[in-house]
Amino acid sequence: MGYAKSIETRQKLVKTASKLIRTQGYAATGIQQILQESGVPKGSLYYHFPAGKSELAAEAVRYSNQFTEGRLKKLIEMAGGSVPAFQAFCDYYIASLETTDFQKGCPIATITLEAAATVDLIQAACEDGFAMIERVFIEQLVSEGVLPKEAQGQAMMAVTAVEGALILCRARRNSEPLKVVRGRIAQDMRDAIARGNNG
Amino acid sequence: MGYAKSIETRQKLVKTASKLIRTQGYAATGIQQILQESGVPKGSLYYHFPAGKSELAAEAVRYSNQFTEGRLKKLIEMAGGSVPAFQAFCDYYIASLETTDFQKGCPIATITLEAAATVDLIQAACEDGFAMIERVFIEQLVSEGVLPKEAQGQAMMAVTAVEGALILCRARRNSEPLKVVRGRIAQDMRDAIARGNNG
DNA sequence: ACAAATTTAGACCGATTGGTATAATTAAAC
DNA sequence: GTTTAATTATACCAATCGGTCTAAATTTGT
Repeated sequence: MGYAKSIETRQKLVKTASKLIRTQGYAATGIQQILQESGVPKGSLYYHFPAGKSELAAEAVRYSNQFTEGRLKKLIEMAGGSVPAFQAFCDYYIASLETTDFQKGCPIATITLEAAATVDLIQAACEDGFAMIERVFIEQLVSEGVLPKEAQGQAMMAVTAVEGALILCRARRNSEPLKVVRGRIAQDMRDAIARGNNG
Repeated sequence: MGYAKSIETRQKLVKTASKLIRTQGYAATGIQQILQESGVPKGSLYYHFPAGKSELAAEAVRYSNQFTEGRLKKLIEMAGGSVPAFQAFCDYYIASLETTDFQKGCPIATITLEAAATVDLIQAACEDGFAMIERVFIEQLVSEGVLPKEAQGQAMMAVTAVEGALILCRARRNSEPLKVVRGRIAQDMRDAIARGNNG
């Protein structure tokens, strides 16, 4: 049944795939590269993921989503509000870009654009990932007095702006777009919170 | 020297590559597919683009940028203002997504994420593309009374929000994110224009 | 300890990848 | 009209692609 080493092997595959897909994309990341970098033999991959690359990639996206969710929730807890949490969220990506020569952007944006149209399993995982970030911000904004409908719009703007900024940053190889978004969306959030607690 | 058919062949390659890269991405689009779909033989490709796939792709991005620039400027001229032009810009993408089962998003976002890190020629072309859209909006906003610095921020927000929304739309397979962005950014622009002509 | 199930190891596969080389063809220059 | 350069057309290449298969190794259940 369960088998200690098996879980480790599986995890190693998922982590490696996630890392490579984040920087290179789905199509450019070969099975062989994943195996070589993880040290796992081919047989194990197709045992754990019978459907092959696409199944592993979908799992990699889900893994990445869990990771992001944990980090984001911790950020909110530590920062104590949606505004500083959003800023910290941006700061994380800014650091992530600047320390990797603008290679590590959004963990799932690339694969979304590459494979969401053709592989349903991947599309669903990507959709969930974005929805999760939105949901976390919505809940926090509502808890700070913003009306649910307004919180929804605000959270969606936050996600779209960050995702777009991550593209621009990689295109320009500098982090200014993310810094602009950081400032502007934070101000929008402040306004929304103020409105929610006055009107 | 110049050679009528040669230019045609070259153009056919660029157009086909542009179309395929837009929906499938760079890595997933094979040389063979481009040749098959365009009806151009392999020898011609490597004559016109000695550096091969990457050179053709960079040219495809530039071609797409020109196309976008033309459309955007026409939109501004017809709509007669940055706000309705921005809305029309969003509407174009909404229609583009909805009529292609959410496959046709931003023409250059995917290749930016895939290849901007590794192929300098492609990176430069992508950077120029985004900068062009920003520039067009900045100029129009300034002409409507917005201070240059504010116009810059506004234009960058517009581009990031649209780009991010295009990702979310493809992930969700619906166009709501783009509709939300359309409404919110338009309002921001109205405010900025009003501020610019009062304060 | 033994048997059964799970997991690994890696050889092997056809198909496709991007790219090269060269010969035939075509147009331009004189 | 002949020479010269530009362009096209394919045959060909090694390397890699994702995936299959089977035997060995390993762990679990009894």
